[in-house]
Amino acid sequence: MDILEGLNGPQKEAVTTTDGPLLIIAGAGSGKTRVLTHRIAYLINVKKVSPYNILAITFTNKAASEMKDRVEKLLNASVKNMWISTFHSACVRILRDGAERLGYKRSFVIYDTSDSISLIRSCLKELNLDPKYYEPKGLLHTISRAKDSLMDPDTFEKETANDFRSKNVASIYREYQRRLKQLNAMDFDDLIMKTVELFKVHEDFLLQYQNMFRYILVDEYQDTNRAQYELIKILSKRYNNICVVGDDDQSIYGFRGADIRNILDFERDFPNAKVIKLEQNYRSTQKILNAANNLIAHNKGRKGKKLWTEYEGGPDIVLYKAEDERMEARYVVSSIIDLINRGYSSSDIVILYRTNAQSRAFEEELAQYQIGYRVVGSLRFYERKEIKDIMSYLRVIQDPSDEVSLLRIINEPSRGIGEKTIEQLTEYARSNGISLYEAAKFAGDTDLSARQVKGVLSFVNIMDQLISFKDDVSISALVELVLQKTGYLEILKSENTPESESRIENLNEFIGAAKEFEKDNPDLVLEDFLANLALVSDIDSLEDGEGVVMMTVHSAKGLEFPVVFMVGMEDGLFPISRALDNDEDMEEERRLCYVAVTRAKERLIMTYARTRNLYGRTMVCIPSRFIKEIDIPDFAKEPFKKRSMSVEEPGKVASSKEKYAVGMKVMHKMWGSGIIVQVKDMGSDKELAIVFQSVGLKRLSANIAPLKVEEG
DNA sequence: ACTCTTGGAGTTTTT
DNA sequence: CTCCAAGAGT
Repeated sequence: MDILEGLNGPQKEAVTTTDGPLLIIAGAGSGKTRVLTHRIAYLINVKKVSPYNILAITFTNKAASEMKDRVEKLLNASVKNMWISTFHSACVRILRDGAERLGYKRSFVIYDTSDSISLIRSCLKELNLDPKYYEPKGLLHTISRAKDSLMDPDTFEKETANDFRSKNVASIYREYQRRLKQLNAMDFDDLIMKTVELFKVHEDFLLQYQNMFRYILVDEYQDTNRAQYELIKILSKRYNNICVVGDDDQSIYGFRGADIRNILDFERDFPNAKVIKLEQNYRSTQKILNAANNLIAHNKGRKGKKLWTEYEGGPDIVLYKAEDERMEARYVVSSIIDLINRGYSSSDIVILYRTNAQSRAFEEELAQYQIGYRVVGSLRFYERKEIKDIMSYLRVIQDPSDEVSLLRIINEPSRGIGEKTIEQLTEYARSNGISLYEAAKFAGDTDLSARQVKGVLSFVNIMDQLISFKDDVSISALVELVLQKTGYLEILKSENTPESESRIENLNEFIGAAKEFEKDNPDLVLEDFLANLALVSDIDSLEDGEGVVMMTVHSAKGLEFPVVFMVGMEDGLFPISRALDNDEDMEEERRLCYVAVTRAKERLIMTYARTRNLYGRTMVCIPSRFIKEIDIPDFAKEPFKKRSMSVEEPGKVASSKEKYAVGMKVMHKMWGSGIIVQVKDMGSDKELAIVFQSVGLKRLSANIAPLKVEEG
C-alpha cells in the first residue's frame, strides 16, 4: 500500500520531509492527525527507521491512543511498545528510569490537583500562614506557572518582588517541594520539570535518550509551555529531527502556562527549520470558513493563514438576538426540534458556551421537551469524591507512608477518628520519627482515649488485612475488597438517593476500568495501575451516543459537529469580562471563538441575549465584538420556523433500546427516580407516564427521554 | 463528630 | 442566584 496515497501536496511534503526541524502549521480540519500518522508510517516503512527511535507526543491520552490505533492500521503491526504518548506519560516512563539520580524512589507517586492543594494547606499550617491571605488554589497556580517556566524555589525567590508576601510565597513553594520529595511524590508539573532537570544534570542519561529518540514529533505544539519546549529542545539537540505540528490560531491554554511564542518563534529557535502550511480544510463549508478567517484576521500575534475548501455551498450562518437567557434557550431548543424534524440526529448537534454555568438554562429547556442531552466535562470522573476515596485507599495500600491519601480516608467512611485524634497521632509520629500510619498501629501506646484507640485500631486492622491481600488478588478484586471491607459500599447502598446511586455507578465504572487495565497489561501490578490512573483522567470523555451535546468551547477543541450553536455571544461573557482591557487575553478569547466556529461542518448558529441574569442581577448586554468581526453578509434572518415546538415527524431521533413496562423503576437525568404508571404505543415510539418523586407525573417519549431502567 | 448556618466568591482546565 | 467552605452549635 502506498503511504502517500490520497494526500494533498502540502500533506505529502509534510510526511516526506523527515530530516531536520520542521514546523507544520495545520489549520482546523486540515487533516493534521492524518499527516502525523502517515509520517510515522513513512518513517518506519520507507525510511526504515526503527519504531524504537521515534518519539511521538500528544497532549491527551485520547489523542495518543487514537494515534496508536491509526498507525497500527497503517502498518498492519502492533505499536504497543512504541513511544506514542502524552508529555506526562513519557516523562513518567523516563523518570521511573532516572528518578533515583534525583533522590526520589523509583516508585514515586503522582499527585493530582486536589492532592497538591491538600499538601499546600498542610504547608501553610506548618508555616503558620493564614489560608485566607494565601489561598491554596492561587498558590498552586503560582507554583505551577513557576514550574512551567522551570523556576525552582531559589530562582523563584530571586525573580519575584522583594516584598513580604512574595517572600512568603517563595517559602511556601520551597516547603511544598520539600514535602513532596519527603513523600516521594511529584505533581503534574514536576513530571516535566524534573525530567528536564534530570537531563540537564546527567549528561550520560541524556545521551542515552537522545540516541533513542532520533525522530521526535510533537502534536498541538501551540499548547506547549516553557518546560515542555526545553524538554524537546534538549532531546532533539543531537539528531535535530524535530517535527512539530500546531495551529497558532488555536492556542487557548495560555492561562495554564502554554506559551504561544513557542510556535511563533520556532524558526528562530531551530535554525534552518522548514515550514509547511496546511490550509485546505476538509470539514466545513466555505461560509463557515469565511467567518473563521474574518474573525481571526483581527489578531496581531499570528503567523497568518487562510483556510479554504472545495465545498462552496452550505446554509447561511444564523444570528439570533434573544430577550434574555431563557428566551435564548427557548430559541435554541425550538431550532433543535426543527433540525431533528429535518433529519438531523440529536447527536449531530452541539451547544457551545464560554462558561459551564451557562449549561443550566439549556438543560432545563431540553428536559422540558424531552430531548436527550449530554453535558461534557463539568465534573470530571477522577474529581468525584468516591473515585478520589477509592484511589486514596489504593495508594495507602500500595504505600502506607502516603500521608495525604491516608488523611483523606482515615475517617471515610466515618469511624470516629476526628481532628483531635489525628492531631495527637501526628504529634506521636513526629516525636518518635515514624510515619502516621505506623503511629496509628501504636495507638494503644499513646494517651488517646479508649474510644479513640478503638476507632484507630479498627481502621489499621482493615488496612493491614487489605495490604496482605495486595499481592495475591487482582487489582479489580482488591478494589471490590476495599469497598466491601471498609463498609463504603454498604453505606452508599443504605443512603438510597439518586446521588448515592450514581456514586455506586461510578465505582462500578472504576472497577471496570481496573479490569480493562488488567486485560491490557497482564504483567503490571497495583503500583503501575496507580501511576497510570493519575494520568488517565478522562474516562468519561465524550463517547458515541445519543443526545444533544453541551460543553465549553475549551472542551470542544479537536471535535467536529454538523450543527454548532454558539450561545451567550456577548461582550463580557464571550469575550469574557476579564479580557476586555487586556490585548493578550483578548487575542486568546478570539482564538477561542475561532476554535468554536471551526467545529461546525454544516450549520453555525450564534445567539446572544439583550439582558442576562448574573448573580441574581439583571445585566444589560451588548453583542459580542466577535460578531461584528466575523462580518459576513450571509447572516440569515429567520431560517427556522418560529417556535415550532411539536415534533410531528420524529425524524432520526434516538431509538429506545430498553423495553418499558408499567411498574418499572426508572432514573431520569433531571428529575431523578420515578415509576412508570402507563405505557402508550405511538407507532414507532411509546409515550410513558411516569410518577417522579421530585416533580410528580410526567408524560415522556420513550425514544428521546434521558431515561435509565433501574435494576430490580 | 456531625449538622446546620452563614458568608464569600463566582473563567476556561488536555495532565 | 447558587454553590462551596469554614464556623457555630448540638
